[in-house]
Amino acid sequence: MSPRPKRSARKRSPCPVSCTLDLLGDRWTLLIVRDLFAGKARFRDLVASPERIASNILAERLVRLQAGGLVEARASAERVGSDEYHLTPKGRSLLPVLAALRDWGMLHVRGTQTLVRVKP
Amino acid sequence: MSPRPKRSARKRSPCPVSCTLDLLGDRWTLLIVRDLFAGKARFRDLVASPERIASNILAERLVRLQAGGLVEARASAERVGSDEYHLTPKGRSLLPVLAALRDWGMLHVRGTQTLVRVKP
DNA sequence: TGCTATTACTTGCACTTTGCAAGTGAAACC
DNA sequence: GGTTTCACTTGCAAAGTGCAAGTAATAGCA
Repeated sequence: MSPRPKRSARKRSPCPVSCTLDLLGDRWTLLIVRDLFAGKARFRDLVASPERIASNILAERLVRLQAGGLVEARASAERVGSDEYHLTPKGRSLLPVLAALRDWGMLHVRGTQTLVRVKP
Repeated sequence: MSPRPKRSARKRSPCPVSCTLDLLGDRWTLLIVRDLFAGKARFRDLVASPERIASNILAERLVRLQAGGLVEARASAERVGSDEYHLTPKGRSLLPVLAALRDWGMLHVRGTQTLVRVKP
């Protein structure tokens, strides 16, 4: 008997805004994407971001992002058993979303400053 | 003894993306903003959206959006004791964010379709 | 005037997600 | 051989969410 899917995995409506929010609408996912854009690739670098994401949440979000095809994990060349995370083209196509959020924040929230820069 | 502020009210870092997500990074707030862009103004219209927001969550988010200066409530002309909610200029400046989310969803999520249109 | 309907919320409670601290197991360094 | 680093996992309390039901204030009608 197939269990009813978790709320967080349910599609609430066919609206594209709503669907995108189903995937990215939380306080952490887009920050991880931001860091991947900035060139971070290893778990420890992502954990070290100034927002102090908890390691369990980071691990869970990386799984979700991989399941959604936004991120892929490659075995690290430096270290056995360790992965490197990279954005897929689908993940990189989130750049306009991130840019819009950044621009709005710079205009409307006092005391913000852009510290990271997108790596090509 | 000032109590430590709630997690949701804490600023996690000076990053503009992070700050914007502190305000809008949940599964409902931007859907409400979307509906206000579409011209909905009354509580009952907002509750009636296809994503089926619970009335307690809608009420709480409207308070938050007003506190953040994104939305203002005006007494309804039609009905005493009833407010109409409208985006402020600051709220309307979220249009690029919403557009970016919509565009991403239309490109990358199957079965989405734009049902609402922004009212001038 | 009394009765019912609608609207805009609020309340209560179960359930889910999040945040923090601590723990674990495997490699790497010394 | 022992310590460190790394990448997670586990346990638990706190916060957030979803649903149903309740309430107070009009509004419409007889």
